[in-house]
Amino acid sequence: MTDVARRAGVSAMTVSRALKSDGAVSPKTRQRILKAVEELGYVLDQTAGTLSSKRSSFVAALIPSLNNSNFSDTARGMERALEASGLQLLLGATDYTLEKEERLIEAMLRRRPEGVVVTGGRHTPKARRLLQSAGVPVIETWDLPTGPIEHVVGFSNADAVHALVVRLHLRGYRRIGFIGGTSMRDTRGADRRFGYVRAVEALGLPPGRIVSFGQPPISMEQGGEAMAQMMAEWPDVDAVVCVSDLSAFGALMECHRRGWAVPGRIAIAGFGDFEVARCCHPRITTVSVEPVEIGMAAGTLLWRSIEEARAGRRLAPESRVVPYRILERETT
Amino acid sequence: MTDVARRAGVSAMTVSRALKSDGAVSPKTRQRILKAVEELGYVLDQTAGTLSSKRSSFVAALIPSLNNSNFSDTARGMERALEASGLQLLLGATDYTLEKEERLIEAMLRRRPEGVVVTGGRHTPKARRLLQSAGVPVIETWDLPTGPIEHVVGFSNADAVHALVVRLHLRGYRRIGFIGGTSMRDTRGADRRFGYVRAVEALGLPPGRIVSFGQPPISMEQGGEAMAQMMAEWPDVDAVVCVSDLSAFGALMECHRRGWAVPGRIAIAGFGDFEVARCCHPRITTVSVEPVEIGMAAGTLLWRSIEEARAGRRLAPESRVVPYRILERETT
DNA sequence: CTGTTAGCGCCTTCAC
DNA sequence: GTGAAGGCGCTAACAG
Repeated sequence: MTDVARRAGVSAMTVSRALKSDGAVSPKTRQRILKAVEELGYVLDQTAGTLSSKRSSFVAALIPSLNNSNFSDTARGMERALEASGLQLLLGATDYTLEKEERLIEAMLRRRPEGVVVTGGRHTPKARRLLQSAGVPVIETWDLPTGPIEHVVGFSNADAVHALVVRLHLRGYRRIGFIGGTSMRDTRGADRRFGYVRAVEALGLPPGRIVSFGQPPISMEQGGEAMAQMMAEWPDVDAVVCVSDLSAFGALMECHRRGWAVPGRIAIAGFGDFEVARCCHPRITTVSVEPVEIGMAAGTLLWRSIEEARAGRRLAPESRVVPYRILERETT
Repeated sequence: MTDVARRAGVSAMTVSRALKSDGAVSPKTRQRILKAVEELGYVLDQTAGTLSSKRSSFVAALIPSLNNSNFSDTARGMERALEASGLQLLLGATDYTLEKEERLIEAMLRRRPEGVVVTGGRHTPKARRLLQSAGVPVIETWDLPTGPIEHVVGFSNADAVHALVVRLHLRGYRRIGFIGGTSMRDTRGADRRFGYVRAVEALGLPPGRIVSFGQPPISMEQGGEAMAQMMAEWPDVDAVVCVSDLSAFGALMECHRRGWAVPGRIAIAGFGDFEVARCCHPRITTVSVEPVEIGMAAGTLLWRSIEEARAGRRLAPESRVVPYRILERETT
């Protein structure tokens, strides 16, 4: 920066001002400075700027998986909401484990983000502590935790699946099964299963028709294998709710292969309104949760919180419930 | 850090050493320091560390889209290769545009990454200049650029599709079409189309059966619409090559809906070996390119380069060609 | 509108 | 194995 300043015949401070959009520098001086920047191929060192100004101008967002359109859409929504703020979004993928989430939270906090967005309302004790004492706004998404850390943008996965099962019941299905992942590490998956169990109980339907298959995220292939297992164990099942559209699609394809008519012989429903469920044949009944909206709401809320924090104030914790919708399509 | 030092009865410098795994500190002292860190909830400020040590311990990776298993697998491969190095991977999504890539490159460089991985071999002039003068190792992936910036890990998209068309020709197909995106912004898509055009010419097949549909990345739905258009314009087409498995899947589903037998009436091939192509019915013929391998190779190469750079040396530019494989399945 | 001064929090370097 | 001094490159705060 000193080199640029010398070349432009000003002080380093003026260069610094010229490089911020809001810096009060005369147009002529700025012109000269930008020319010098160009000629020298100078790139501002934001590390030093962060240290000096105590503004890192980035926020951290942790999602379970990059390659899941639900979560990558949420990331895109956040990015869109933060576009005008000058805040860069740094993404991390937790691979659906709380341990990796904890490690990522600590790694992110070492870089002093101005805000953090996490997926889900369950965290390791240490992760919770880190987030609470980080001194920056925190948003939990894709869930409605009973004891939130601070802000929340989400919905109840259990309620959503409950509503789906009730709808299937309304359509005449009586022996409804559930296909999900093995472990409880995927807390959203666990909540969805819980919603299924609760609904089956409430409706007085035969319980226990649950196939757990593989570590989350359960793949298309695993959905297919789980479907085969479901039919082998409970041949009377007339509808299956899958933990996500991906496993639902796998289940549907397995039915095609085995000649089980869908929805004639068995109905299938998924979760998440993934493109594959909208595009396949027959189209899969699912629960739509508007991931981009979740991201935009989270991004907007975070930006407001950060502005308050920069002004030395603190935004009161907010909880924003986003709607889900049941999309009945051709598989039920 | 001073607070921690005071509490542990040592100097800040000793705390700094205790917090690096390789720091030469007596076990007892380290114990005391870690205890103080725990009690105070102290989190190291890596920003200051970066400024002081001139090591940011992160690398930037730019991929066209998060929600594309090819690229997110590459990111996972890089992450795996970098795991032991202590380098954090910061991801950015370019949305398949060179303009956003340029902006992201500059934003990343302001944070002083120790290395950069980009997708593809085409960049804006400014992006090229920035990368060349950044003074850190650069790797281009998923392509074999004729004038690489430095290192390369990739394959020729044109050659791969060429080989696919030749294989279809070998199987007896003679009126082969191509479905891809509209613009030339997706350079890998453009290369694939070029490979198709070259192959059709070389084999003396009827040319011009190309449907361009939508901005890249072309979706499943768009693949379906493109297929309908293809059949309307060239009803004699006996095989279609799609720019990716996603559009191929959409095309396949459209055929199901319209009652066109696959592969009886028309054969379909995709690109990328996505899960949906492996799992659907019938399974889609495709080109497999091992995205995780690309990522691991890029990560390993980057790590080696960074070690050299840290030692004040420079690794000679390397080009690593990764193989592709044609997987013939049920749609051809 | 521009310049000067004094750090930001850590790590390098050197001394003991 | 531990400590003291100094500086990384920038920006806040104040002065003019």
